[in-house]
Amino acid sequence: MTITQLYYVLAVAEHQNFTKAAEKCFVTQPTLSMQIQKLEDQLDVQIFDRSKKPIELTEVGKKIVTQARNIVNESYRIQDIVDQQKGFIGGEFKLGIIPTIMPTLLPMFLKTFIKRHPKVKLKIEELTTEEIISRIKDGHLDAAIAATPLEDDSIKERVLYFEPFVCYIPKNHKLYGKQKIDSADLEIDDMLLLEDGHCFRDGVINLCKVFKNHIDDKFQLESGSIETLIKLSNEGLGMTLLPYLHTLDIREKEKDNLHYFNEPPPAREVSIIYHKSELKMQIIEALQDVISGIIRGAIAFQDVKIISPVPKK
Amino acid sequence: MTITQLYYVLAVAEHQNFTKAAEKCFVTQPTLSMQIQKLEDQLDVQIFDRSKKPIELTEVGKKIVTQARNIVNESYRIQDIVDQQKGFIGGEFKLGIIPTIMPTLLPMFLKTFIKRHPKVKLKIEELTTEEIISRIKDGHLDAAIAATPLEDDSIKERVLYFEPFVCYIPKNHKLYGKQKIDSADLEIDDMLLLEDGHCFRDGVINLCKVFKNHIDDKFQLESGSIETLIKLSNEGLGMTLLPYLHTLDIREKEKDNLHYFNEPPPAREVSIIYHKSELKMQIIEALQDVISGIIRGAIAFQDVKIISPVPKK
DNA sequence: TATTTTAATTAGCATTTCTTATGATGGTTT
DNA sequence: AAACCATCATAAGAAATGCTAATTAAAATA
Repeated sequence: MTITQLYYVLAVAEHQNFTKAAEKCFVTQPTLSMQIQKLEDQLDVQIFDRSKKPIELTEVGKKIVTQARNIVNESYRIQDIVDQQKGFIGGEFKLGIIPTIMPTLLPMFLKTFIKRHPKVKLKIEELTTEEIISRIKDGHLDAAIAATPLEDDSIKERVLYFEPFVCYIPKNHKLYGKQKIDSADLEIDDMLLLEDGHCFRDGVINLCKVFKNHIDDKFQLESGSIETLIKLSNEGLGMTLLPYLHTLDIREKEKDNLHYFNEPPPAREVSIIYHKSELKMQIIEALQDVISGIIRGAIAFQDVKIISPVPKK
Repeated sequence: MTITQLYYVLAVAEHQNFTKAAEKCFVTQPTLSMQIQKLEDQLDVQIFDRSKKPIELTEVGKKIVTQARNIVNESYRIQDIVDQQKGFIGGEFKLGIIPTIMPTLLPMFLKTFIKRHPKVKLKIEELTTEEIISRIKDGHLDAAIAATPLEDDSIKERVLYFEPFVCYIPKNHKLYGKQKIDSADLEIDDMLLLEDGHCFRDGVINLCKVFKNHIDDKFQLESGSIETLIKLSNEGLGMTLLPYLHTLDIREKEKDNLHYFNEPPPAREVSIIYHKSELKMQIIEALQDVISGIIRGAIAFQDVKIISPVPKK
């Protein structure tokens, strides 16, 4: 049994197809066929059920794949140990970011980061929290930036900053006259929300829920981007909430529409999250350092009230 | 990087000698030299400091060895998964047993076990608890039978039975007249003890300690075997305590010297212990089944008072 | 039935791993 | 200090392993 064989098994299990898996492994299809057969012979057990189309894992196969993933990941850690020892920060690093953080945070830290750590090949992807969690677990992401806490046992979190919510209230809205908004003033029914799947949506719902026991699930207007929310709001379709960083690059004439909360403002906790196995921890720490450093200058709130980003049951 | 290379690194790290390690791996010494060099080249780091005699691990080397042990052990688990799936119970199994359990328990279950599981190649070794713990941790033992609880995070325990202590009191002893002994009657100073390193000794000391706050560390007579303890006691050198199973094959004329404790009698907890990684769990469970089944007929005590086998501080 | 998709097989080449033989180094003995 | 021993590295060839290209086989699709 070799690590390579286990790696091939993982590839076939993932793509359910020898040919595609072979491409991903940069070898030909017969190589995979032969190596996997060899492993199956050695263990004297079928890992794949080749009678099914597309190919399927057998029952033992599933267990073997889980263990193989373990072994392959642990083997990567040896290079990790060496890098750590040498203080080397480099290599490919796959980072996920949720949509409501991506456009504001990424431009703030990216330049600084690649300047400070030129050997790191960052591959950044915009993903929902749900996608992020599953990809961190299966090793397709090294880390991600998301709203926390997630309360997932296999994922660790390091808080980067707290980002307060800010009200965006159009002129015709009944709350427009109020200088400082209180959480109790919020009414979920005339709040513009992001579409389902965004954790910022869930955060806003949680914030309102605190003061209302039930909510009508009849939101008429939902959007995929915060930019659109602002425009819809300008059209007089309701108020909305914005993450603080989004308010920094808002147009001058719209700034009047920003209304801040009474202290302590509700806020989301933004963290860098990663698998509990702590692979590539040097790079994660490097990211944390850069982002925390940059944010210190941008957000200066003392006390906040953290709103959970996950739907309550 | 291959599992074989990691295995070679482990062998050299253990034996601190390429030649000896090569023998254990059933390859020649140049094979080890080359493969380990290759790995070192690939990682671009020295794992061994070859200038030292005997050879030593570098700082990174130590970390790599720890991780390599992980990976190699986890790779064994794949065969384990297959065996488990097939219900196959076989292969080499290294079992440690502490000296005060070995002579009485082993004859009781060995025949039954090898009859029921003929494909298991049992390798049994008599070892102290301390040796057992370190060998389970480094993978040289698959499991062991010892007195518990040990309170060691990386070792799991499954209780096999509780074995009461029985007093062995020679005719001239002041307690000889008493039919039922109470723990409070015991005096550490005229108790014959096993020599240092036996956990049964520590158990007896703990039992006495409960009723005396300090003990004089001036035991005159100490022996390496329970058989000898009995003989010394017969010579009038003091009383002693025996584990219950040892009293079953005592000579007829010496049976009068056995005095039982008031209920609940002090007892030691005997468990099968194994690494938390649960490798070869089928065989461990098979052992547990056989031993528990056999013991059910031999020990029938309701309530006991468990005495810790580890020295108190 | 013909076509397409996909995995297995075969044969040959390239690479890797291993062994035997030998060299180098450092410490120990006489 | 010379000879010796222990121990690891190196070199060269043999065995094995892993890979590719070309082909076959089998099943799904049209």
